[in-house]
Amino acid sequence: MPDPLIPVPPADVPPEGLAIGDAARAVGLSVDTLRYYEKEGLLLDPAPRDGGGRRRYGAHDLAWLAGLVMLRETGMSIADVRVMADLSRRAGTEAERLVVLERHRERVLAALERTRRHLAALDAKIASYRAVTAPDQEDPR
Amino acid sequence: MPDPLIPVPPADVPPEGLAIGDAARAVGLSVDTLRYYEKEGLLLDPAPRDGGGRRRYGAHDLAWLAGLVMLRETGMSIADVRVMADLSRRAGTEAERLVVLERHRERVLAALERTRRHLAALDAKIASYRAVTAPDQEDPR
DNA sequence: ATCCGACCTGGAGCGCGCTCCAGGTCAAGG
DNA sequence: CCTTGACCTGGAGCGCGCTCCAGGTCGGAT
Repeated sequence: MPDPLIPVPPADVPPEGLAIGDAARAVGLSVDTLRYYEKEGLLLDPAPRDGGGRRRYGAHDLAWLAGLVMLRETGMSIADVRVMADLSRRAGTEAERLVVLERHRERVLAALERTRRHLAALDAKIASYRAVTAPDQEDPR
Repeated sequence: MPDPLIPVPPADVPPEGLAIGDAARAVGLSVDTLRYYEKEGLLLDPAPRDGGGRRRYGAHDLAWLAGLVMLRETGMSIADVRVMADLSRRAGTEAERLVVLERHRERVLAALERTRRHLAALDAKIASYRAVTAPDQEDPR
């Protein structure tokens, strides 16, 4: 049983699992995106189906999805997420997963740093525009 | 004379300006991207040409480009950069530019915050994998 | 019984932001 | 003079990550 990327499920899940619409809302993705991710092999397993062939997302699936969203939101590509999923399906690959995650972490930190620097430049520009457009509140006397 | 988005030119520029290749290197874009940005109207003016019809980027142009890169790297869309460029071409639009920049700043801050939160989750996961794959260095006795 | 909305599949389409290509011009160095 | 390499244009192509569509099934409320 490969462990989820994130420890805690995002919501309390009924035993029969959530329908795709509810699951999508729970993790902040669209229904189409959920199906797309499944097609692309980003899930640990295709979501289990109920009697009528409809997907049912259990706590396990939702936890993985939450981790997936975390990776995507920090800018990991679909291809790299697939690598993580593939690794996570096989036992004994923990060290490799760690390597992937740590490399990703480095990239995230670098991106954060760049963004922070550019944000400072943005703030400077905003300040200069404020000075131009509102030369009133400046050093009131 | 619309002021540049960023006060300081990224390098010392000869009076005749830089050729597109050097300009690209200076601001960290590709030659194709520079031409693409010009086609898309993201520059204040099309880059001035020398006798042979080749582009020459002066300090002014490079300063604008540096600001453009700042906006792009903080995630502003091409369309919104174009809005900034259009505004910056017309005098008296300082307040509007400020609005655009401030809205953008809000989005950047929100993105930074989300990334920070997801980074924390990533760190937690990495820590848990470290515990699994290297249960040695833990509390050595 | 029937209606409605949520779900299903396979596959096409799309918006973004470049990136590359063909075919040509030009200028400087050997 | 000739070659080389950087530059030019217009336009096609592409990788990514969805998003949408047609045409159909299913289950619960009325």
